[in-house]
Amino acid sequence: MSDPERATLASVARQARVSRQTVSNVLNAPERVRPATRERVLAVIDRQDYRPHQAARQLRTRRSRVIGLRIEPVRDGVNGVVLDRFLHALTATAQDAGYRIMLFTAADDAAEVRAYDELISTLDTDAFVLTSTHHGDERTAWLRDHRVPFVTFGRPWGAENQHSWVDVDGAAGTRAAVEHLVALGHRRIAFVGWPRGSGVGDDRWAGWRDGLAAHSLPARGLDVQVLDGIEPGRRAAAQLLGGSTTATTPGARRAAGQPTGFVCASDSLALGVLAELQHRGLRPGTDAAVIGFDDTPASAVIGLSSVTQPIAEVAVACVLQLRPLLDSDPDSNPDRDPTDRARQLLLPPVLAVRTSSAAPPP
Amino acid sequence: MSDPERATLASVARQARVSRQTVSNVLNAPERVRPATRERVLAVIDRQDYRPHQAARQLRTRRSRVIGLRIEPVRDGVNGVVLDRFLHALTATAQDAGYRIMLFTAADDAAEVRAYDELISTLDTDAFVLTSTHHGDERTAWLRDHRVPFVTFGRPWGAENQHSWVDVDGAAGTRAAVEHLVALGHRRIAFVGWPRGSGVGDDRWAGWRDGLAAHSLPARGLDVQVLDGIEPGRRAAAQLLGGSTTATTPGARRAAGQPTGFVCASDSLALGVLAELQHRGLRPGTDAAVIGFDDTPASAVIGLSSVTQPIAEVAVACVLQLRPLLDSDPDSNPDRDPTDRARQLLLPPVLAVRTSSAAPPP
DNA sequence: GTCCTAGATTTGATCGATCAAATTACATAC
DNA sequence: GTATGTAATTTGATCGATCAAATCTAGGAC
Repeated sequence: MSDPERATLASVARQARVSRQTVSNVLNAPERVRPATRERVLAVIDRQDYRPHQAARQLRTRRSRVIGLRIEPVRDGVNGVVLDRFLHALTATAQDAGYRIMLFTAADDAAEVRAYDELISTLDTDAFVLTSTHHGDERTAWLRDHRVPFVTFGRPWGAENQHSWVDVDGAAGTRAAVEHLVALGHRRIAFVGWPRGSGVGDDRWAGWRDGLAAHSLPARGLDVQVLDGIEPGRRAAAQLLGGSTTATTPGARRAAGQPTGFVCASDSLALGVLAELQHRGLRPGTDAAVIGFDDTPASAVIGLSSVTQPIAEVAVACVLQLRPLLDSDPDSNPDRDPTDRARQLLLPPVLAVRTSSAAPPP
Repeated sequence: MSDPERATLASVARQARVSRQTVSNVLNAPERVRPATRERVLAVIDRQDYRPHQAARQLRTRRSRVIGLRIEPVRDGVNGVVLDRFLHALTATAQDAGYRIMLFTAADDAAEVRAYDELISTLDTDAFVLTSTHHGDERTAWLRDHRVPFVTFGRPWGAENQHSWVDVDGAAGTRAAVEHLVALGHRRIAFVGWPRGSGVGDDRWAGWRDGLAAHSLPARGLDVQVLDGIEPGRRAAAQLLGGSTTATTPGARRAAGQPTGFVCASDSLALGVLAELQHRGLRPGTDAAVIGFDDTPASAVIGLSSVTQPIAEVAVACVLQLRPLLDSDPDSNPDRDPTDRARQLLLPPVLAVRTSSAAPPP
């Protein structure tokens, strides 16, 4: 790490027989420099292996080329990997665009806002990517008020075009799941979801409802609301399948109005449903079809069909959405309404069909 | 983001009627400042909500208080979550120590070394955390040669005390697994592992071997080597259980010398073993016990016992190991042999017992 | 009262880039 | 040949901190 003599703008300028500013221009505004000079300077830059020092640049420009991202504790191990893949794709995309991802943690939203303030004033962090937005999010309000570029992975359920966001069309996902089951021959298709009120949950529920409606299939009594998790999913399945835990004939089950297909709001719930089926001696994929949501690794492992979020595409889109916000000079152009530059993008998920939804209903 | 007048050392100094340097000392070397002055300055700092500008500091000190971490693409979804938890713990610990985690990606080791060079010269990155080390790792050699502080999660299989590292004692984990099975009454305990040559794999294998030896149990013919993955694990189990795929009586299986316990080098392999058991009509946990390694979410989901790596502790230890390297001034103290400050730490894993290894052998 | 020393504080230079404004070079027009 | 305007390049100031050295203060020894 001991540099005998580190290459700087000045050292390059000296050897190339031009001024510092010209070297700077070669890198930041090449069109201003005559081609011949440019070549000469570039050659010296190469020879000296010169790399601009970010801190010096930042001191002047107040830009760090850093994007902040809060990493949350892994609550539910099952859903954790989505973040993992997202992080990698985001880092790669940002890197290609000349930005880096810096992580931070915060105990709650208020702490996160304090972290923004800190990161902006001490590190000149250029932008933020938020991952789990919710109703009346104080974070987005703060960022908007302070004119900080940001994009959210997830819609701001409510005020849709207040800021840039990227999201996955959950309704399209559950609807595709229904379509797939209908195509297989299923007629009684249940939905195991979360309590009303969460934007994400309601969205996925709506896709199921619309899917059934499109085929004039019944929805009544086929809709259970539970908290996320494997055990809740199991109880939901138990409720849908009725009291008797002993396996009966397909005919009897059909007569009792039991569902043959289960569309779930998460893989955790779907895993619970699978457990309950197994507990009753019903074979997933044969006696009943189950489809989860998020395509977590566990689902691939046990052959659970699942709605796959295009995580890498989301990450790419996030960086893309940030570009116009980052490029615009915040000072020279007052830009009264930051909403102007806000972009929204809704990506369709893809259904990964596995053994848990391979066969027609019994 | 438009600051009417941002607080700086100078603005604080002015209002506190002291010089810039004194304000700087209050923050960086409080003992040099008389208590009365210190109080006065701190009050002004508070009133102006002053926060030191990192870029300015960095320009002078050449220290960024940033730790770099390469994030690799998620190859195997099953093992991905370990990284996820590690990242969070690392970010939190580093943050408490006044450091931030910056992510980057690289296609291969050579590219990673190039990234180091870039990150050091442009961002003054203070240290790196490496996650998957291997035999003759060019990255650690480069970092050592360039006197860059770093710590690895994983032993440098071979030259053990060349640099700081933190690792989990895999042998202790598989040994604990064996002990657990022996305590349940198992006598024929197989090991499903990877081909010889990988440090991690051999280590886990050794724990199994030693565990059996401690109880004078046979190991012969109970050791299969396959690549990682569910399907290879399944084939390994098939091999260990013999040709016949039809379920036989416990007595017949015992007579045939079939194992009743399976210790695996990864959860993926364990999942394969589970699949093969199920395929043969054998109930995991009842007809045979299975134990995986890494405690990925999938294992909790399906009740697979698994050796749990204390990821959060590893992260805390990584930051702890870096401290002495970071605190030492690289220039003033030539520190001929960086090995001096290297610390090693081997953490014991914990066995998470679940239904797949709950019962005594049939 | 003077001298000395350690402690407290200040001064001026510096890190390496960009900005804004000034200067020079060069082609075209008259 | 001079004027004129644009393109190319240079100059000096500046961002906000720390470093190294200088200066000031206060207390004790003699």
